[in-house]
Amino acid sequence: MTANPIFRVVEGPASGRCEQCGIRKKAVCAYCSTPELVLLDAMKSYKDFAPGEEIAAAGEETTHVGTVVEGVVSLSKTMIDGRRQMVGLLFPSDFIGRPFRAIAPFDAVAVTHVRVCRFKRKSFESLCEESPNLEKRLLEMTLDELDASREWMLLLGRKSAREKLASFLAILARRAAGLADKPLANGVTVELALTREQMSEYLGLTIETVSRQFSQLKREGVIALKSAREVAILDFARLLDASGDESDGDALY
Amino acid sequence: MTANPIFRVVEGPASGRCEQCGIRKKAVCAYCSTPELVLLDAMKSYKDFAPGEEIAAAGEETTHVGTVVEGVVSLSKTMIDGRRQMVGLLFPSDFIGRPFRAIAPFDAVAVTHVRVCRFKRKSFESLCEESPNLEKRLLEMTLDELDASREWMLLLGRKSAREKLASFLAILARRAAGLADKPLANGVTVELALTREQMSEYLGLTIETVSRQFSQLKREGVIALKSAREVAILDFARLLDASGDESDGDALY
DNA sequence: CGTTGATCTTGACTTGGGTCAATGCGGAGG
DNA sequence: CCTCCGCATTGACCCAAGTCAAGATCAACG
Repeated sequence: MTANPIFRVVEGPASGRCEQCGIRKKAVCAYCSTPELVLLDAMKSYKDFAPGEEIAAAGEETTHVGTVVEGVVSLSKTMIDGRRQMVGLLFPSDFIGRPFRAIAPFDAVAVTHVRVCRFKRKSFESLCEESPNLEKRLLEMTLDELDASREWMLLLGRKSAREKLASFLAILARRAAGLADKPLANGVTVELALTREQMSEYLGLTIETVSRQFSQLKREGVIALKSAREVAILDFARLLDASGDESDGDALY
Repeated sequence: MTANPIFRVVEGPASGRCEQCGIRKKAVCAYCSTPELVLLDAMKSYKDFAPGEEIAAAGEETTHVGTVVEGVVSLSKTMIDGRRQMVGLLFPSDFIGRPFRAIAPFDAVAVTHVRVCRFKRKSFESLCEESPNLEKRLLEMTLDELDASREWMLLLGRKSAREKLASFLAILARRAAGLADKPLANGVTVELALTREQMSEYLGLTIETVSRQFSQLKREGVIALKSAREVAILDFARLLDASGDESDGDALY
C-alpha cells in the first residue's frame, strides 16, 4: 500500500527485517547496494509524534532525515504576523527532512499520530556519497516533489475557492482509491486527516470559505458529509469538473 | 557572475574550452569527474530561442535537458480556460529540463533572447548513472529549487498584491546587486526582463493590479521608474518592509 | 514625422472571498 | 445526563483585487 518508499527490500529471508521501512541486515535493497544497508539498519531509529507536535521548526537546526512510516505530516511556513501557508503534506513512504542543509526551511508538524524512521542527517549524507543508487532514488523523489509543488502553485495562484477544494478532494479520493487498490468509482469515502483550519492553510483560504465550499458542494449533490471529517464522493465527474483540472487523468499524484 | 552552474571547470589549460558552459575536454570538473566530460563535451549542442519562443510544451515529449547559458526562461502552466500561472523563472546557470521523465510537466518559454546548452536527455541520464558527483550536484540544485518553489507558495497563497510585488522586486534587486558584486545599497537599478503581463502571471495577479502597485510604490518614493522596464530602488528598507518577509536576509535566492 | 500596434496606466464599477459575530454540534469528562 | 470546549457552520458586511473601458506612451516602420 505505501508504495515506492526510498528504501525497499526485494529479496532475502524475512528474518531480521525492519517491519516498518523494510530495511534488513544483509538484504539487497532495490535502490541502494547491500553493504550500506547493514550500516543503515544499525543507524536508524524510530520516533513517534502526537497530533500537533512539532517535528522540525523553520530556521532551526535539523539533525535527522527519514521516512514517514505512519500518519500525516504538514510542511508549512509562517509569516511574522501569523499568516500561514502549508507547502506540502507528507504521507507514509514520503521522505522527510532536508539533506545537505543544516537549517530547516519549513515547519514540519504532525497532523495525525506520526511515526518517522530516522537517520542522522550527516550519516545519511555520507551514505548518499557512497551509494549512488540511494542518491538517484532521492533525486527522483525530489524531482517529483518539485513537480507537485509547482502544480500546487497553479492552484494557489489561479484557482477559485471552489476549484481549490474540489482539486483537493479529488486528490484525496484518488489517493484513497489507489491505496485500497479500487477503481475510482462514485461513492468512495474519504477520511479527512485535516481540520477545516488545516485545509484552509493548505489551500490558501480561510476556514470560513472552506466550510462554505463544503456546504455548496454538498447542496449540489457532488459530495455528502457523513461527518465533518468524512466525505463521500457522490459524483466524481462533477467534482473533477469543479476542480478546473484537465479531465480525469491520474495526475502527478 | 553566473555562479554555481551544474558544471564548472576548475583547472587545466584554457584551450579547447567551451566558453559558454565551461566544459572542456580533459578538464577536471568541480562536480563530475574527468572522463565523462570528454563524452559530455562531444554530446552537447547549443540552441538559441527568440523572445516568446517555446522551448518546451507541457504534455509533449522532451528530448533534451541542459543549462541556460544566456537570457531568461519562464516555466508556466496553463488551464483549459487560459488562466496561466508561472511556476518558475530560470536565469543563466540554471538547469532546464526534466530528467527521468519523457513528458514535460510545464511550458518553458523564452522571455528574452535565450541560449541553452543542451544534451540529449537519455545521454544525460546515463551520464548521471555513471557520474555520482554530477548526480549529487543535480540533487542539490533540485532541492534548492524545491525550497524556492515552496517559498513562492507562501507568496501566492498569503501575500497581498503589494507584498507580492515588493517581494519580487527585492529578489531582483538582490540578484542584480549580487551579479554586479556590489553591496545592496539604495539606488540599485533593476532591469525588468518581464512585461507587466508576465509579472502578473508570476505573481498570481492581473496586469492592472501589478501596474497599480508599481504606481503606488512610486508615489510613496520606495522606487522610481526610469522607464516602464527599469526600476530604481530608492528605499530598500521600506521595500523589504512592504514585502512582508522576515527582514533583510539573503534568503534562499 | 505621422501612423500603427503593443504595452502600460488610470478610472469606475463589481465581486469573490475575507472579517466579524453568532450559533450549532459532538465527543470527553464530571 | 449535563456541561464544556474545540470544531464547524452560517449570516451580514466589507474590501482588495478583478473586470471593463478609456487613454497615454513609446518604439518600429513606412
